[in-house]
Amino acid sequence: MFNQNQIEEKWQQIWENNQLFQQSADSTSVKDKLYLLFAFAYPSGSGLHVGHVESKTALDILARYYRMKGKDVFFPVGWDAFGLPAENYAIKTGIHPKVTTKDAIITFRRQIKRIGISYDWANELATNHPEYYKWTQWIFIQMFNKGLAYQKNGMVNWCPQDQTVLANEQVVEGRCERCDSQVVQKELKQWYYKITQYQEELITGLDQVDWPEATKAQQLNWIGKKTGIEITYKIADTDKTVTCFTTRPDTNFGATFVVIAPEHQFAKEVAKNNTTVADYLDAASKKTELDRQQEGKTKTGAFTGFYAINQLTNKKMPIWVSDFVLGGFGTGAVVGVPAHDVRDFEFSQFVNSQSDNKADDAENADSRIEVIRVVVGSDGDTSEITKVEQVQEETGTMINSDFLNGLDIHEATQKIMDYLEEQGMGKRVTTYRLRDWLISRQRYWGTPIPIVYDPEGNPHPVKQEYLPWELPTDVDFKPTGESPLKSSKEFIERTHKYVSQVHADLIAEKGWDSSGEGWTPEFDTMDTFVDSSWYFLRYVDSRNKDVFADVSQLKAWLPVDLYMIGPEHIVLHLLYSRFFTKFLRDEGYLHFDEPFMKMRHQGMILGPDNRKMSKSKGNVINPDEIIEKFGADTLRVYEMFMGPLEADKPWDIRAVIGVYKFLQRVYSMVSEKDLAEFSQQEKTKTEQKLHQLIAKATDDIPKLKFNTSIAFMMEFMNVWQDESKKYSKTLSSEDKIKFIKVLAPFAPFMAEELFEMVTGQTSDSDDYNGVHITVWPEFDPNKAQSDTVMIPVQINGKVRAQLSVSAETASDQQVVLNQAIALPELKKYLEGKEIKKKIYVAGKIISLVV
RNA sequence: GCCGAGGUGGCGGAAUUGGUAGACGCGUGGGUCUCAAAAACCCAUGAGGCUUAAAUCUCGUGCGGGUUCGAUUCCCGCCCUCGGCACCA
Repeated sequence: MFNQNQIEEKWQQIWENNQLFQQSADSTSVKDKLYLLFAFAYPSGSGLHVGHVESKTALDILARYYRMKGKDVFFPVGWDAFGLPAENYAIKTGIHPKVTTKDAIITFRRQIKRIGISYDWANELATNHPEYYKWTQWIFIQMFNKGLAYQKNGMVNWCPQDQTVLANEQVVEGRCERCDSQVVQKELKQWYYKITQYQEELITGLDQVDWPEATKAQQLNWIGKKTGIEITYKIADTDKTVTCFTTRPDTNFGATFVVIAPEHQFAKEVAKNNTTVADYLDAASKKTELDRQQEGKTKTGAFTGFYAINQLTNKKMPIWVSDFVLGGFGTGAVVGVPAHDVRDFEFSQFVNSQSDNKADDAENADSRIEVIRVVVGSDGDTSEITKVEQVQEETGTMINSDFLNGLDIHEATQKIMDYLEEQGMGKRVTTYRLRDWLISRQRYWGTPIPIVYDPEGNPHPVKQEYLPWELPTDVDFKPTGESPLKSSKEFIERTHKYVSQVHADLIAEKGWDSSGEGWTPEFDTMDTFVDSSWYFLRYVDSRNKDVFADVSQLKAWLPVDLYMIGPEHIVLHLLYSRFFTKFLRDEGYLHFDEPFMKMRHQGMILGPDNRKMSKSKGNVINPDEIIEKFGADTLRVYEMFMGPLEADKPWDIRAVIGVYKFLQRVYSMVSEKDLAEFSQQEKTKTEQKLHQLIAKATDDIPKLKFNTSIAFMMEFMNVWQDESKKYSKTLSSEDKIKFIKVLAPFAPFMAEELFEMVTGQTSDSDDYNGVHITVWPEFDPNKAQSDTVMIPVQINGKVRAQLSVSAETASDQQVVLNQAIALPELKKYLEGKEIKKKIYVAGKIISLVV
């Protein structure tokens, strides 16, 4: 028995005093770099949780392993320190976010050191530090100068609880991703980053990176590229046209109506003289997101009284207005093919039932919608389509479509697109679902947008010499629906002073007040996702005062080799960071296209009840308590042993104890001093297992398969212990050290303690070299192999015997097969039968067919 | 509906260029030690049949087929669970 906590504190101190892991960032000596990155952490008041421990430990194992393999490892740490939780806490308690954030960081730091994460603390950073956000602002200005940061008036997502706008990516099923409130639409002038500028490269760039396929698919899904065609139809009895976007022009012979969104220009024009349409537009504009959801898929609409002409059939297609068509997608107008689109069919049913009810209503008489089948599916059904189940969407062959008849729908799509383009009726187009990134937030605790407005309301970026454009401190951050920065006197005075110096010429020219009166700063702050979109660049040179990072440092370390981050960031941070990287590359600052070459997601650690941990469910495991009872090594090894890194796994306290006992056994076996060494003969079996372990760990660690490495360490311990008992002897110090080295990345404290003990060096001496800066052991294939091999023998696919052969004869097919057939236990299966087939897979299996 | 991931003992999981399914750990049962308990250690542990026992057989990786000497792994058709997107034309 020994005191785990005591040795852990001892080594934590020694590592820190010697700055063991902090010589990494100097670019001049880098030969074989490895940049390991852990997802930027938000320093929440509740401290480190067991999920953090899992992914940090995984990266730490890699960091320690690769250092032992001789790589130059860069493993930095920092804090995503701006954000809503600290501000909301401040609103409740009156304690400034700066204070709570600082306290939280101190707690995190202590906890991270306690679990032995070998971060390079020399480059630690926090996004709320002015020397950091100075460069967040600088990037904003570069974007502004290139027209990629711009202001736009429009409908935005507004969270009434958090009193701020949100990006599309932060709205999940109509709710705020942070506080789960129902999001409402508001018309506001806001700042956007033009991420759509890079939409095509955000797709193609995914081919360069080693990311989980599912993650790539999800990003592609979010970007939502679609190719189709815009078809322009003449509107009868006018000189106007309506342009519709469709991906299925093959069905155009069956197009019998047009629907436009309430926001469509033509709808607005019609509404001037048509009260039905005007009323409909009015009602639609008042609908909230919630109303729409409750309404479900029930169709509504109003007839405009106009008709579009389908050039293919010369049929008059009634033009309707309906809110199932979205103003923001495609052209805001859709051509309806009720026979081959479920929504169109539902709309036709709505229209026809309505006009049935008002048969004598002249206005609606000609607005009925015809359903024409133009595709026949695999069932061969060519009957009239009267039920929604008959609507054929995905596959089939064309009918009733003139020159398309008989073609597969996909061929027909290409042919009709060619035709429409030739005739000047349409144009192939590509659409994307991705929208520009709304970055304004009406909140206090964020990076100020470095813009001042002149008395005419024109924006002027703050000059670089005046950055950081600091966040004022004399602010009342209680939410009022307006930006809290408006309450700062200092901020406005600062702005006046600034413009009177910087814009003196303009002020004189315009005859404005020379004191700067009339100018205002931008009161909104930036979305915190802006802060985290480039932090991995700053890490490599985080104290630089002249540039966001020096070119030599960037060249030495980037791109990131492995990024460990939760799957919840796929459409937010991971997309935004890629966008920033491509922008800064185009500006000439970066030498690479993609920031994160390899990425893996950690799974979630669930409570013992198999549910997501949460305070309200009372199933939260506190890592501090586990460390207190069993030590940090146990916590680390247990979390790595739970299962595959990417899987969700429930906590099991009994299994923690199992790992604890394993480590206790390790300690007592390695520290055993009274036993003599095995003889050469006696140690064969243990040595064989030891070299198999080295091979296994060397193979598994780079693949992040830590659970199987640990399982094999346990197997090794079992063999060693059995053999030790059998002979009352044990392994040599030399062999013990090999095992300690394999253990070191997983249980760094215990390994260091045992290393000191076995080598006889002491940590007080100046030239002490710990296990973590030694060289990873080489495995010897000869020692890993045993002299005899057991080969299973199958008869008709069932294992009936085991054949023991020497390692040399195992490669001789003829000898092995003859020996196998001669096995006495196979007599009853083979006697009197002819062996039809003999198969031998060298060293693996013998298969006989009778 | 579309896209993606997955389904293996009582539990977490291992094994996939097709080659002994269930490594390792937990749990459970039995035992040693003890006045007793805990700890520690030892043995057993997928299900079922036959048997005093040994031996041995059958079934078994979500379901149904197929390819193969041999399938958790490959192919075809389904079912279920989880994650993402969704009135996106």
